[in-house]
Amino acid sequence: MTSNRFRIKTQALTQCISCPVRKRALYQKVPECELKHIQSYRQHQMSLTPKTTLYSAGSTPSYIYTLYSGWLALYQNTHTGKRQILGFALPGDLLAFQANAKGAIMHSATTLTDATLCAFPRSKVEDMFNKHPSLATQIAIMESRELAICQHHLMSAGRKDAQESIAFLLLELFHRCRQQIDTSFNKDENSIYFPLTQEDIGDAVGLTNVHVNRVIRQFIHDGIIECHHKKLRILDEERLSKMGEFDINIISSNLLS
Amino acid sequence: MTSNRFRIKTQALTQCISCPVRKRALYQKVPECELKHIQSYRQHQMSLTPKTTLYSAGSTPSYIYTLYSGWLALYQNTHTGKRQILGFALPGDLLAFQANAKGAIMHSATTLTDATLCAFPRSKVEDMFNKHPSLATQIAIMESRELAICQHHLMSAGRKDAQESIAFLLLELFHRCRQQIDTSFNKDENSIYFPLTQEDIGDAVGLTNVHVNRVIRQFIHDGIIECHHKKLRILDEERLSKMGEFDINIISSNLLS
DNA sequence: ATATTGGCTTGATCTAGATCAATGACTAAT
DNA sequence: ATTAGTCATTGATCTAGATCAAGCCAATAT
Repeated sequence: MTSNRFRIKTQALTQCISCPVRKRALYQKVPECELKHIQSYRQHQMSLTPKTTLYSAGSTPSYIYTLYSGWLALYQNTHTGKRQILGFALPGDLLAFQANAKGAIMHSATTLTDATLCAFPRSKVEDMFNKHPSLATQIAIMESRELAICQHHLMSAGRKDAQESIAFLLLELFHRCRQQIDTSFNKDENSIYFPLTQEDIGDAVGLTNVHVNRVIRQFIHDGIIECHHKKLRILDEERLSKMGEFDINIISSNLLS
Repeated sequence: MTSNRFRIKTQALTQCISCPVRKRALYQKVPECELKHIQSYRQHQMSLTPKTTLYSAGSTPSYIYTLYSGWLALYQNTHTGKRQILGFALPGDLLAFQANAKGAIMHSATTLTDATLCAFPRSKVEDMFNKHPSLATQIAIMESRELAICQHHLMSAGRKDAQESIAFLLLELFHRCRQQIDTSFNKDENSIYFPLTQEDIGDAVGLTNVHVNRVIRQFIHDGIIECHHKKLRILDEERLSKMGEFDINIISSNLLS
């Protein structure tokens, strides 16, 4: 088991006010004048290398995290050792909020790339909510978006065939990257940086790496996508969307009004 | 398509203060002295008969609902007409909160039994949150519990076999009923009122009614459960829990502290 | 430059669960 | 009581995707 150690940066902390992912994150509704206060809750930032476990199922994490850069996979294992990926975290996403009545988290999180995160002590979350009420609303909205995406994956795993499930997943990730501000999205060639292995894809949609390969090969052969060296390029989005029954509105957060 | 009409009660509204499901619902943290105010937001209560559609995927519902009594199924259909049940709503649960950026809801909700609900106008939700900040936090917690359950179903559909998936679902519903206050749970015989058809079970875990039947038959033959006339009785919870890898903590809400 | 490793690719075979087809059992309506 | 509709049950057959097995390719380590 490759379990790398974290590196915790104690210096050169980024400033929330100039944070590029802020507008996609929990703090998006917090007025700029209050950001310094939010920032005071932040305990540290950390840098992780690929294949590092941020937290494990069953643990009671002491922090919640905002992902600043990189990709993580959230997953669970069966007792028989099979892995189900429950979702992917991209910059701006919140990690380790969900916990059960005992404070334990039910899934594990591991990095797929280099990643940096901001950590906030769980013990102060309630206080943060009280001082900045918009945070609670924002978490409700973010969790509800997560839920919608998870429901679509459930749909995939339960009732769609391999082609449909994979098409949906590729489009979900493609469009979530496209929404990023930084960005690894290349508009000219309609491509994104795409660090998943075919096994990761299989674990996300409930297939084997072997079968994922056959489907991807077919997509490439049919001129729907290109896929080399951690780059995914969508050539025929029309066809892929139809196949995956993908609706771009799934990706965007809900509104209350 | 059996699409019954709602009946909207205009009289004999129940009082929040004496509501039996309040302690499981959104309002659980609202101080009793503020309940009258919450109640003033409630637009009406409604009674539905079985197989009534409360709202459909793609619609933009004008209300959020708290379920007062009965069961609903939340589901989505593929373009090929297959149905995936995304979850079940039991008394105290919140309905129709989730919506995408366009205000549209991505799933449908239908009653499995007679049901009564309280309706709150969506347009006033933001105002409610501002006046009663604990509501936002509570929604975040409730959505995050929903998410955890959905993730377990994803696990079932993606990586578990038929026995394991069905075992998990039966235990989830059994224990959620057990938590109810009213209750349809019968402690003496370890049984609950269970209105699902075998087809519903299949649509929830991603199997056909035929295969669900074979598994259930086997469970009964092995003395693990009994199942007649909308009553489910758990005879060997030990074995069922092990088979479904069921952890009771999944069912209970998270805590912040 | 060579060896090792992790991921990709492809073929051959197997199987859990789907599909198809009937028959039974219970419930509600006439 | 009779009919019609919904749901449960069981057998026979089929298939999407799993499993098993090998070879390939590119990137890193020696």
